[in-house]
Amino acid sequence: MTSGARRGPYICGIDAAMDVVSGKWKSLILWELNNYGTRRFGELRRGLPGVSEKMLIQHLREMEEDGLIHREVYREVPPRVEYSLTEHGASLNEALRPLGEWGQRRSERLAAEGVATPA
Amino acid sequence: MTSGARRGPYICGIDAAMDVVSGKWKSLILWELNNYGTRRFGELRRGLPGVSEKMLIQHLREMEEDGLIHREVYREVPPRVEYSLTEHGASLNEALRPLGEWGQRRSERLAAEGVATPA
DNA sequence: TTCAATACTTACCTTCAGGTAAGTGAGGAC
DNA sequence: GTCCTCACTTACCTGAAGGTAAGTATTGAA
Repeated sequence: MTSGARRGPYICGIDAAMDVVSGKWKSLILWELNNYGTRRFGELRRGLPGVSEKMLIQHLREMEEDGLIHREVYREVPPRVEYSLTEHGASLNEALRPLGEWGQRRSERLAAEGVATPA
Repeated sequence: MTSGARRGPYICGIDAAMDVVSGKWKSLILWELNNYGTRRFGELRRGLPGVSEKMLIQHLREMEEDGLIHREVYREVPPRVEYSLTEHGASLNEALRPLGEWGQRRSERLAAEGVATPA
């Protein structure tokens, strides 16, 4: 496995879900693929400002192992690789929506309080 | 702040929510407080097998700063401190439920496939 | 006078997630 | 024959998250 021991014994459902989502860019990759349906490696890289190629690939590989995304390679030169959500990935995205909405409300509350408004 | 720079500029709602939940024990603390309503420090420690006192306090402090939990000190000897969810904490827990259910299904699927069944 | 209980606090150390930067392979454009 | 694009791959490094273990304060009980 690319990262440390995962799929561990889980304490609860949150734990099991977190194992799959934790990683600096994973939820954003999910979001990006959900929005665009299909994205090339380079498109993802440009869509996630600040991500390093190493981490992007590492996360993509783990998510593929976890059955969240599908990787389609077109044997062309220069190479083309397209990523898309699997059914599991799409359902995870659905499950994350309430959390995203909660975070959105929190952001707005913080902004209203003048705390660390995004640049 | 106890941990690094948080409440950062957020890329999206998930990001903002993750900032508050990320931490090895935070979602479990949320879960524990949701189940019991009110818990003492020592009860939480015993309820989260493997947590160190340092991390438990650190997480509790951060969650208090983030408005998720309430800390009530009773000036007795030996001291008594009780933790409980605030309204924000309870709503976060609600927002986490679909994710928990997703993780539960994933756990069951993994178990059915015979992959790393919990000890 | 020493111990126990409780909720921390502090210093130190290990581990690992993530970042940086350079390299690879294949073929078409120039 | 050199350069370009694209999707990686590899080696190395840093910082932060988390663990370990010992110490603190208070007071009643033995």
